[in-house]
Amino acid sequence: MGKSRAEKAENHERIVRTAAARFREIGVDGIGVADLMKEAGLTHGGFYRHFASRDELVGEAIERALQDGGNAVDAVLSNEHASLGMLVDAYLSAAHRDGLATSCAVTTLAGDTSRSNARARTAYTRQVGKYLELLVKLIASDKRKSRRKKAIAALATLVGAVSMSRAVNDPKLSEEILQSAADELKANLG
Amino acid sequence: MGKSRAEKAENHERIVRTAAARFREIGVDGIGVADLMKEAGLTHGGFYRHFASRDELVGEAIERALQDGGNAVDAVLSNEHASLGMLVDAYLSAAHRDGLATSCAVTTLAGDTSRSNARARTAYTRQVGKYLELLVKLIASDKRKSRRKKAIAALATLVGAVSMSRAVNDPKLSEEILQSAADELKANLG
DNA sequence: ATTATCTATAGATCTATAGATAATGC
DNA sequence: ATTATCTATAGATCTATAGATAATGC
Repeated sequence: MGKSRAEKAENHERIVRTAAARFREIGVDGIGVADLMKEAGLTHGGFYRHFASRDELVGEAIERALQDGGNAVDAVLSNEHASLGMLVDAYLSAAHRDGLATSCAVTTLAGDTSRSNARARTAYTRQVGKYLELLVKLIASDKRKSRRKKAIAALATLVGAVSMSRAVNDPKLSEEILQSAADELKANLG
Repeated sequence: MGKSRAEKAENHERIVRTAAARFREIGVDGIGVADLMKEAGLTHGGFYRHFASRDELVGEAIERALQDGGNAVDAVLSNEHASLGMLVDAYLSAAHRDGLATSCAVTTLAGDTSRSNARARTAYTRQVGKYLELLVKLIASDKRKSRRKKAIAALATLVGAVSMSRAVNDPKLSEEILQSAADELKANLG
């Protein structure tokens, strides 16, 4: 069943996309090569013509997951009416908390990335930089150095609030975490 | 090799302690039953006289890891001179970032807990409550409702900053994240 | 008699490879 | 001729269990 190079590229892309989604949903260790290939519509034997090892896929998939966030940042940047409030409300929404497969990997894959390879960690570092750039632009403040500090603290608040809102099993507390973090960020930086 | 009930309790405790440390270091999926038992000085066959399943250990170990944080909170509460600044500096220190085995599980095990069982998630919820109680006491502000919101945002900032500082592979950025988050928290809530 | 632990192993699953097959691309 | 994928499997590892052993505790 030989396939063209274009098809190989499509298959490679589909494997990476599948992994980027599933790793965010169930963790990097939550699914094996065979099941990932099955979900991508392939058999697991073909995997090693695409990747030298499972770890190589992990690096590519984490990079891809982080790129989703990068695209979201670019979308905000190209939006004339973009505001900090909009960003904060979207990030701290129940939809983002619950939509793991497409969620921001800076939050969702923080732990897995810490234990992962250089490619994953470099992509993570770059994405944090992108978020900080965006926040510096959206934050209303006097000095640029001050805006950078505020941007870092704001990003940390976003990441921490979503992390905790997912781990607690009290729905009211989960909502309160998202809501309170959003209110504070908007009050302090609006 | 029969052992007394006291010894069994000690062994049980040692297994849970080992798991609570290793799970924080390398993730809940990072080590198997056999290696955990070996680290605890036992053979893996004995495991199932202590736990009905691996998942049961996961619940107990996450609970124990979170208790370490609870003890830290109690220590701060019983300290006359305790201040928000001390707490913030300790949480956002390089020592805490790098000391995974004994680190705060609200940050370190957030992702694993989200995907874990009810016991783990309930313990997580309780520990978040403990932190919020402590922060409400330490935060200088007028209204109590306002303090609760600020406490939630502050805890989110602590958790998010440590998460990101561990995942990035740029040491300067890692330091900057911890330092900026600490500065902002102390400036806004001191 | 009960039980805590040990040795040994069953059965499932996981990463990775070997060899066959069928299409692409020179 | 090259190569993308498939079937099949090797070898390692993981959870869980069975049965033996040796001490505790009634």
